[in-house]
Amino acid sequence: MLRVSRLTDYGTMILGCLAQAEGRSLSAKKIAAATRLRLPTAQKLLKQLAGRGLVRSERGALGGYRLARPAREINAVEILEGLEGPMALTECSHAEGQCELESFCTVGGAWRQINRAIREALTEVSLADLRRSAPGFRTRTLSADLNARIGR
Amino acid sequence: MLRVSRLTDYGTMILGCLAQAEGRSLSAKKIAAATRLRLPTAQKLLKQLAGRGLVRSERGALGGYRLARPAREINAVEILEGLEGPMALTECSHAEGQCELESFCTVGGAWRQINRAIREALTEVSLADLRRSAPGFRTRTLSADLNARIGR
DNA sequence: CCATTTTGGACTAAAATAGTCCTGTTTGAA
DNA sequence: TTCAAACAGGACTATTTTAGTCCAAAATGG
Repeated sequence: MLRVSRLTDYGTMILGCLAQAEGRSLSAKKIAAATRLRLPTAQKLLKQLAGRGLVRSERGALGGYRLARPAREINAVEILEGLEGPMALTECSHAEGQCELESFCTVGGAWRQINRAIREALTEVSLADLRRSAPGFRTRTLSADLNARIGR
Repeated sequence: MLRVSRLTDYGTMILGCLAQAEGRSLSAKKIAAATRLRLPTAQKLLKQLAGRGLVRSERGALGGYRLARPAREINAVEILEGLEGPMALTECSHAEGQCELESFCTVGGAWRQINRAIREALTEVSLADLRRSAPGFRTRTLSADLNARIGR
């Protein structure tokens, strides 16, 4: 349903938590407590985020995690892709030539373009924005721009 | 990964096929042949699309399916939701008050807003657009608008 | 009456997701 | 030196979702 997995949602909560710490290091335990996630889950996600370079880890007794970069410099696409791999609306929307139905598929290109449009839009949303924007957003539309994109 | 299920992709192919038929009725068999989908799969999807009111069915020997409305009047959100239910980026992005983590979740609202933005953009894309736009799209960005939305 | 077609549902198989746990390594401090 | 806290890496299981198939029943035109 055009959705993000639960773990990705959790991962974003963790990043939000680290953003709030503003550069200070937090242990997995503290992060789990702050986000109300269970420890093993938080650990798993933190390892993954560290592997993708979104957070930096320090080992040892006083170890922990902190954001690799300021929250303003981490965008939603990095988060999504860091947590769930390459972003693609459909299986064949990221590359050509693999889908056996491709030559009969009259809509593949459109998914690909919609995917790119969403991706570009999300690139502009930073972790800092994600945290700030919880309460009140303005309600305008992306639609004018998507129309332009779609050639109308 | 912010993706649409394979069946939804197939369903869109089917709708594209019916759009091409321009109001003429096609049997599930013919649709399966035209799209290269296997018959049971096409049947299942057609039933679902009929149930959601996106296509109209006629039973009996000369029965078949046709679009319930012109391709221009069917939009991408209807298609997505018709095939996979309510569109929600995260489990709690469509409604408040169900997620036990909600009160600790500092990013939920943002997902909700991003979801709404994408949804509104997709509302403006019709089935006709989806079919036309396969080859060449223009490359501009949705980002200015998303920025506005996010309060920047 | 018969062939064709949709309807509605059940059912199975396969894949993705979520969640847990274990063993090893690093590091600061007693 | 030893110990406890903490990360690293991976294996593993359970659950849920998705995909795919099939069947019996009800229409309908010829």
